[in-house]
Amino acid sequence: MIPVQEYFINFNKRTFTTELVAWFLREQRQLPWRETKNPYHIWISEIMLQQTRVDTVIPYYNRFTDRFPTPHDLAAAEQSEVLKYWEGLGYYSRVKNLQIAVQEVVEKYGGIVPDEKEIFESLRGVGPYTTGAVLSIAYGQAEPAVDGNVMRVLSRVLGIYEDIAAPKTRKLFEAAVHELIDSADPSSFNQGLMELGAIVCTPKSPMCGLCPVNDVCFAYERNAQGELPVKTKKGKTQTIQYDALVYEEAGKVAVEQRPDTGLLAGMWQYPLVESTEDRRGTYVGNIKHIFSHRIWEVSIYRVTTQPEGTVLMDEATYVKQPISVAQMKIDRLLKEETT
DNA sequence: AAAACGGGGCC
DNA sequence: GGCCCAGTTTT
Repeated sequence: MIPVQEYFINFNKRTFTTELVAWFLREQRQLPWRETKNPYHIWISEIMLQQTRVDTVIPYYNRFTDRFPTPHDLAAAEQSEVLKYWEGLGYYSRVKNLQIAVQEVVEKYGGIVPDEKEIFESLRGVGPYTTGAVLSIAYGQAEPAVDGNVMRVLSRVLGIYEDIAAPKTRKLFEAAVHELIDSADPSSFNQGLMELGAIVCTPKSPMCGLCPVNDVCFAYERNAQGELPVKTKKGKTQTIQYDALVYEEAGKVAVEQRPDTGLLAGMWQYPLVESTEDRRGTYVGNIKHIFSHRIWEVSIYRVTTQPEGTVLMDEATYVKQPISVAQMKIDRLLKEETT
């Protein structure tokens, strides 16, 4: 790996940083989490934004901070209710870990989000990115917050051809940020890097003509935007066939809870069994659900005996349980069937 | 280092 | 169908 300093030979750091921060202060989008300095709310936004688009997060952020406005409120809540506020966002361990972390903040730090790096980064669900993001945005500390946007922007600007899919590459980008970060406004620098990646320096067809730092950009000078960043691709996803069994009795429905670890941990569903050639009951229809790493194809059957491992739940109770989007799709199918 | 972990939007 | 998204934890 090339030492980080070599990327800064003949590179005007001052111009890059000054222009980036000025652009961010001028062009930033108005977002709910930019209206606050509350470290707890900023922390929530950063967890929600992991692998999730801004437009998706906005309504969830507003509902969540409205229902759980302080660390005390989240720490005291039932996990099932917290999950309902996360339902549909995906990566459900994020919010389980967040609640655990917030409970620790309440119990050990009086509900004050720690501003000491070694303490904050030790909390559940808080990795290198979230540490840098919260410490810089909420507390003004000059820490790098390297996400996918930052790696894309800096790989292009500096001509870094390391594979961004390799875990150790992140450290190179963190070192690069340390070289560049505006010590007077680390928050605007880090957010500017991410904002530029989100709205100008996009993965495909970046709008280089509108870029505030195109003057100093390695890729723009060589027309190499298309080959950066370098990222190795992963294999294709596998498809799994399931049957979902729907049993109703006296206005109640039979549902099971998924195991407390693994995919969709703890969420409720119609019993899901490996698909077989045998008839299960009356065929209702099928749904397809695509995860990032696998595909479910689920055939839905109505059955006349209660499946093992299920509990009968009335409608009012069922709607309070967290369910997956796949389960929502099945519910929609059943609703259409009866109309 | 690689896999697991959701869901949606875009081409 | 593949890629990407304000990543972290587990294996």
